[in-house]
Amino acid sequence: MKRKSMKSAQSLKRNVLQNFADCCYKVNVLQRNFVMNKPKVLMAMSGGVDSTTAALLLQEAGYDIVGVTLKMFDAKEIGLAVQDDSSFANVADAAKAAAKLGFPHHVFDFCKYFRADVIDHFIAEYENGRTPNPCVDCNKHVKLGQLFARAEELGCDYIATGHYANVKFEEESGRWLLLRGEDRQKDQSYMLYTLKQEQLAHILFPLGHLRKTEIREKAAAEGLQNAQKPDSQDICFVPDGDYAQVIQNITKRRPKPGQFIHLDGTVLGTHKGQVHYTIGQRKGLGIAYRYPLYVISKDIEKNIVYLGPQEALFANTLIAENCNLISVAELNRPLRVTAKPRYRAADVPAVIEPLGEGRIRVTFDEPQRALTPGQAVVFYQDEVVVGGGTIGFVQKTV
RNA sequence: UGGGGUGUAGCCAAGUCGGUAAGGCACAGGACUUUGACUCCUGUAUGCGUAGGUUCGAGCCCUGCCACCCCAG
Repeated sequence: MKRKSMKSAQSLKRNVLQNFADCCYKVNVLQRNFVMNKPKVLMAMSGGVDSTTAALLLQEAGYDIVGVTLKMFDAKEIGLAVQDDSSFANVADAAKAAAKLGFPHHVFDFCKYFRADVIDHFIAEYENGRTPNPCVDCNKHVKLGQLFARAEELGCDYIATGHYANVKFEEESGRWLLLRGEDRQKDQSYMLYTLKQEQLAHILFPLGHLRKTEIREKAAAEGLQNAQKPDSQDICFVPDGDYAQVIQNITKRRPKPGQFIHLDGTVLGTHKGQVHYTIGQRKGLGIAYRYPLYVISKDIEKNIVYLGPQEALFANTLIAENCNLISVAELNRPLRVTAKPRYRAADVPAVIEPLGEGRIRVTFDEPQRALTPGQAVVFYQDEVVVGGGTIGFVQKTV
């Protein structure tokens, strides 16, 4: 966007010189956008501390800001108990902050996209026995994907979000890099591995170099009302954590009970429907045994959930699908990286090798616990995100 | 109705020479957390099948009864 608009801006400038009268209006636009050198940013604002402070920081840095809050879903449509006041409150918070800081604020209705690319996919994955990460999908398709489209329409040079991550252009490779946020505790680069080069060139993460505590202090110092709002958590469209219920509300299908079977073949009991369980899960099985039981695997055809001891959860190889590479244009040979097989897990040493068609084999040095199809696996080299993909298959070669 | 065994929280289970009820699982609550999980912390038997007895004191000793299991019939 930036490059494109720069180019068009320059040609416009030439036109202006050649035919001043015809282009009078455009000159004004150009002056506002470029001559005065005040880049325009579309700032995604959830109403929380992070994005509000991010907006503040951008403003201080001299950007021309347009704030936007995204409406992702209608609580009623997806059958949530009507406690949906929070989303209105969030919009109000964001609008209030924008007013206080003195820039325009809009609300974009992205429900349509969110439903198709996040919720429906979420349901389909669970019904296939996999465990999706809706936040990754949301970032890819909606929060960033659709936002980029709108930014272009609004003539914005950049979009910005409150993610804890950093972007940097690397001269040698000529590539835009995605880096971890400096606050390792809050780092969200994992959620952003789907970003493309042209997107990275036009996205700003004002919080990438800050720590959470600094952000709260900054917000408090500026008198922002949401300085103390708690961090968000849970799936946004499943506020009470009962995702299985939400799936049922939307599909109108009741989960089918089936058998819990121990790896040794013993039938242990009846499960509530396989969508209730994910690999590595311990809680909620309701089976008293000599030792803790975990979900080891699921057989969707037979509707069986296999249980066993913790040790049975370890595996060292997986196949990632729909991979996106960031720091390298392509993968031609095995590459040593650290790989993060789930959000909030430490990245651990592994080797990745190309399998073609967007697939990558990941072999961990040490067996990993509960690698789960549907989850994202992201590759790093120190602070740099190499790329990532969705876990498709897990091979237990331990 | 001959012999043997067992009966401790929802489940499994420790409990030594009688001294004032381990632990695990499950469950609940909390912490952590822009996914699902994992993990961590806290909590849960005035009571040990039941009725008596012996003891300063009994889950542990004695007696009766009840229930279940096994072997003989």
